[in-house]
Amino acid sequence: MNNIQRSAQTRATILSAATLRIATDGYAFTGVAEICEQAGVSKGAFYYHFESKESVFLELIDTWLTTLEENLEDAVNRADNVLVGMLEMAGKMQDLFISNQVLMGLFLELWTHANRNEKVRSATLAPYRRYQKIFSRFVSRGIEQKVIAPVDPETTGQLLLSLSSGLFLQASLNPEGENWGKKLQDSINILFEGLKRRD
Amino acid sequence: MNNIQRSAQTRATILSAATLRIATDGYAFTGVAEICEQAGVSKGAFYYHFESKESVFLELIDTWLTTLEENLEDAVNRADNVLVGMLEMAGKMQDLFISNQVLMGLFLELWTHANRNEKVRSATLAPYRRYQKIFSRFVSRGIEQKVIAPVDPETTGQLLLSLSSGLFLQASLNPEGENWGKKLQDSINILFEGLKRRD
Amino acid sequence: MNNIQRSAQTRATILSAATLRIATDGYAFTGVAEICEQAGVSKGAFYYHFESKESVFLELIDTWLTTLEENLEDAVNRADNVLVGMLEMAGKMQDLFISNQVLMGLFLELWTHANRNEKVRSATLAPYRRYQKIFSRFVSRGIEQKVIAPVDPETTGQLLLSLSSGLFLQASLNPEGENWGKKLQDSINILFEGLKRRD
Amino acid sequence: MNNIQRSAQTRATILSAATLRIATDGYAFTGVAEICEQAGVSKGAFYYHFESKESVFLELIDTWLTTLEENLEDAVNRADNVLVGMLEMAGKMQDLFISNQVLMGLFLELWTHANRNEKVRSATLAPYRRYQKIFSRFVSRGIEQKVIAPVDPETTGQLLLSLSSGLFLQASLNPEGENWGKKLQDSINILFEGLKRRD
DNA sequence: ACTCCCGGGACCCCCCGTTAAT
DNA sequence: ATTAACGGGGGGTCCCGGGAGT
Repeated sequence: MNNIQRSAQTRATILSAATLRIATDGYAFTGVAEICEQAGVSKGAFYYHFESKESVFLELIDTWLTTLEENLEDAVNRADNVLVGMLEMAGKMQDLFISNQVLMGLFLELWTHANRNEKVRSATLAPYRRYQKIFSRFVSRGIEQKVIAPVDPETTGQLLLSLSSGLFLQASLNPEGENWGKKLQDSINILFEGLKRRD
Repeated sequence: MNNIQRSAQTRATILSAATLRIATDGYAFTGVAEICEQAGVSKGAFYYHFESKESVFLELIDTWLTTLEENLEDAVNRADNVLVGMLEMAGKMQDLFISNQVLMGLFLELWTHANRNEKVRSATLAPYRRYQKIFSRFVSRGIEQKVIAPVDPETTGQLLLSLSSGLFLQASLNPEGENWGKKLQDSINILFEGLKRRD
Repeated sequence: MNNIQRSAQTRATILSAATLRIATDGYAFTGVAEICEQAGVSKGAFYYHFESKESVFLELIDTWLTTLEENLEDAVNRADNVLVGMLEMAGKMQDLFISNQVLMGLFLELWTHANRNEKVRSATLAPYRRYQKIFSRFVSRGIEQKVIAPVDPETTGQLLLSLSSGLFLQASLNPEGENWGKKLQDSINILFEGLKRRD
Repeated sequence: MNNIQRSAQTRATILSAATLRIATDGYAFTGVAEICEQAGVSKGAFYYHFESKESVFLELIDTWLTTLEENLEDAVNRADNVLVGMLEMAGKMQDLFISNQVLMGLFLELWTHANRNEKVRSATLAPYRRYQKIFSRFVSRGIEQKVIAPVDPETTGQLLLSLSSGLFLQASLNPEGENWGKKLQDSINILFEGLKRRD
């Protein structure tokens, strides 16, 4: 019993150490030895709990992708007003990512490897589609409530997802240079109002 | 063939082989030997023309970032109407990236390493700021011509850049699944009209 | 076998293999792979036990320099008569080196690298000074016992050390050509004739 | 004609550059490229004048061994008094080596490789035997002139050669620490006290 | 459940020597 | 006689993973 707890503890330690190291140095430049050192365990322990470095990465992906999904769902469900809801989601993301340089690095790594590794790609694509669905449903709700113009919810959901991803990308390039949370909210406001001049 | 021509030819061959291999497999998983094999030259030739694997990557970054900038500038300069110009830029990007899986991979790699390597970061940040400036100037022009509402050009430029980057990111995840060029244009249209309902 | 014993065994095997290979082929021409092959272990084992090829060399130096020192001390301490003691020391050296072509090669390597590598130099200089002190103390004792003329012990100690080193050098050039042990003793006899006190 | 001179000039430049680099960094750690850089010529020129790195080394050995021999012969021939002659030879050596750190390094390299490379060994052994002969003849002359006790000239010649070599070895270990020229002369004086005939 | 040792296989970089072109 | 460009082959180091021993 005690043993079981200890085991779970070790597993969790390795996982969180891997998150930190991979996010910081990248999957390829992170050695198993470094993860172990960070976790304070031996390589034997690592390979007792996990099959390979890749399997740890896959599990990391799964965990964080799910976490993100839960956060998004939560923000959507709690929002009455659509615009306010969007801004709230922006805040959530800001909390999750931009203020957390580590997660940022992890998602960068994720994107990169999704482009090359079939396993990573499929583990990433599905959640991404769900994210888009969340956004899309949110947009649909806005249309029903006559707050949002009758745009295509699918496309608009994608637009929102892309906008978020893109801002994160730039935030990761220049993490301390600017207030990215505010930028995201400003962008949403502009998007909501539209660019076209109406006098 | 002249010696100097031959040299330039070899150099270019290596560079383009490196683009392909690094974009396909990633910087870390691409060996110098593979680049050489792809280029059909020996390691001796490689290290005669370049200092290290990293220096090749850095040069690749520089080259492609500049190419992108030229394309953007070109599209902006040729456009009379702002909306049409935007859609044209979207088309340019579509041509450059989405139809070219290789460049996509290279930029992914670029973003990933910019987050960790100071040299890559600084080589990336400067062009990125210039891209934003291009977008911003374009928006300003639209405002002057009374086509675009009086939004903040800076923020809007960033919005456009982020939107583009984000769409590319998703396109890279699912390259063949959907028509990303059209998605980008649809997004721009939505952005232009705004989400707010106006009856 | 116990794990800890096995480890020590492997370490010692590598060390002795390195002694043989480096002494035979020289530090620079000895590959880690060759040392490993000689030792019958893998490179993984090598780099588990040692930091680098250099660190092995440094440890070798330390070991053998200490061994030599112990032999010299021993010979000095056991000698009553000074001349006999000297001849005995010569015998010790003969046993250690001249009959052992391997050690000879190692010391050659040592001298060569001491001249270029600061770490090797400092690891070599200190023991050498101690060797000289051993000789000097021995000479002093001879002077006290009125067996040796009142020469400067320091200089004479150095003379003895140089003479030994020089003979080894020549012995290494022509290892089988001549009886170098006898040559050393003859030299000491000649030298001693001048040191002997005559009233 | 002019061309011939130019060729000889280049050859000499390479040779002297090789002396410097090999003496400084060691044969194995000196690349052909470095020699060429030091000489200010291209690798093509190097391989036009020499067959290989080894052949340059061999030629270097020959040159310097001969130079040393000439110096020794000269000192011996010019000396009337044996003790004075010895001290003069010591001075010559001091001039040649100890004050010239570069040559020192070259001879160290020579000794090391003579122990492993048959070609180097044979190129070294012959001159060495001649050095010993020079010393021996000098001793014989001293015995004839009744200045030196009737020792065995051969052994004594060797003793002198060894003593010199050994002192050089130590001088190379600690080049600036002490006045090695004086040490050599002191040593000879001590040694001589024993050789001097006393009636 | 976890540690210590170790096997084997790249990977980046360097380096000697050659060849095509003056 | 001299150079620039290149071929080909290791060399030291690291790293993933496995297996013997608690």
